[in-house]
Amino acid sequence: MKLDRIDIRILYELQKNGRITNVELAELVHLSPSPCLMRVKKLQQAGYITGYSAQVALAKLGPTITVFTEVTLKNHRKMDFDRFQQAAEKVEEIIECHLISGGYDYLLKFVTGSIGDYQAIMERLIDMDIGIDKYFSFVVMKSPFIKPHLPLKTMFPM
Amino acid sequence: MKLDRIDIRILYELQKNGRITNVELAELVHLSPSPCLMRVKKLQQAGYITGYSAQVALAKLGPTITVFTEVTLKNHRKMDFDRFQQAAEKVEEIIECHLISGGYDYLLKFVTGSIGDYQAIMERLIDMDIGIDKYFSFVVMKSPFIKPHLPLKTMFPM
DNA sequence: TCACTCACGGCATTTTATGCTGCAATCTCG
DNA sequence: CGAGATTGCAGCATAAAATGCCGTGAGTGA
Repeated sequence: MKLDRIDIRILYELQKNGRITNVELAELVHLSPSPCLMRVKKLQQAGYITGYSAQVALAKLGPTITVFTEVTLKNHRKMDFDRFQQAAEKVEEIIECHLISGGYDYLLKFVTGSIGDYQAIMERLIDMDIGIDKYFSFVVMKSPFIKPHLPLKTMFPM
Repeated sequence: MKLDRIDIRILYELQKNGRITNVELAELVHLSPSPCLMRVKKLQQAGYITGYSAQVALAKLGPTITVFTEVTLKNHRKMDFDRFQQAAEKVEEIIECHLISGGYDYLLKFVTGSIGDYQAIMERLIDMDIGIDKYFSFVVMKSPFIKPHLPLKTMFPM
């Protein structure tokens, strides 16, 4: 499946507003509702759209802390990576897991209720003996901005 | 405005599926459609829900690189932070900006088409003279998982 | 030029959203 | 304790949207 400009525009608009009605979306991309809906369905089926989600202002619900953690593993066999990833994925508070640089380190993104919660989770991970050698924490004081959308506009022709 | 368990459940479900129909959502939270819709509207109006977006599999559209960059500023007056943030926000490829640790450093998240694009953007930022002292790049080789939802489940009673 | 394919627009039907009305539970203040 | 007020609910009716079907026109290759 190959995407044309209209598909890219659809992706762009759906990133900005995932709950736009098909009728409105069709107007924005200059199509009538039917073919527009057909394209959206195809984009979903082909995996270009993996889901939709509401952006929740977590901070309004109560105190929250975001922490980025750089983790180094003791060993670097495939088994070691797999074990660590599986353990990390099960932790609800770890919302992102990235393998960085030369492939020996992970960068994790945590969201927890407090620094105490974060420490408790990290201690639990250490005790679980999933191959963590050492880690370094970047505690987020403030997030001036977090854009909910990816730079489709600059990366692809529209 | 105070939220009860049902509101939290609504937020949770809308995070998992932002395009769920009101009828289905109502069933999941054990309400009839009317009061359910009323609550969603209130959550939006009160700012607990800041928007909806489609998750786009950017990697399927073409090659992409994600980079986390730690940036240190030369000076640390309010003016210096403001200038940097305003410049960073205008760069489409910078999708997150976090102020970390003691308040002197930023952690940025970039998404670009290639390492070359990333370098070009960084060089442009340096040349713009917005107070960047030095920076360190964490290039993402692979992202084992990125969860689209926040840990509402563990942080709040449901 | 003609047959074929593909994508579109328009229309009809089904599904969903949305506003209204009345009822039940809870709260409050005598 | 008890009566009125408040809050939040379900059910219903109407408006809006999604969805499937069909005919049409542009582009392609023989």
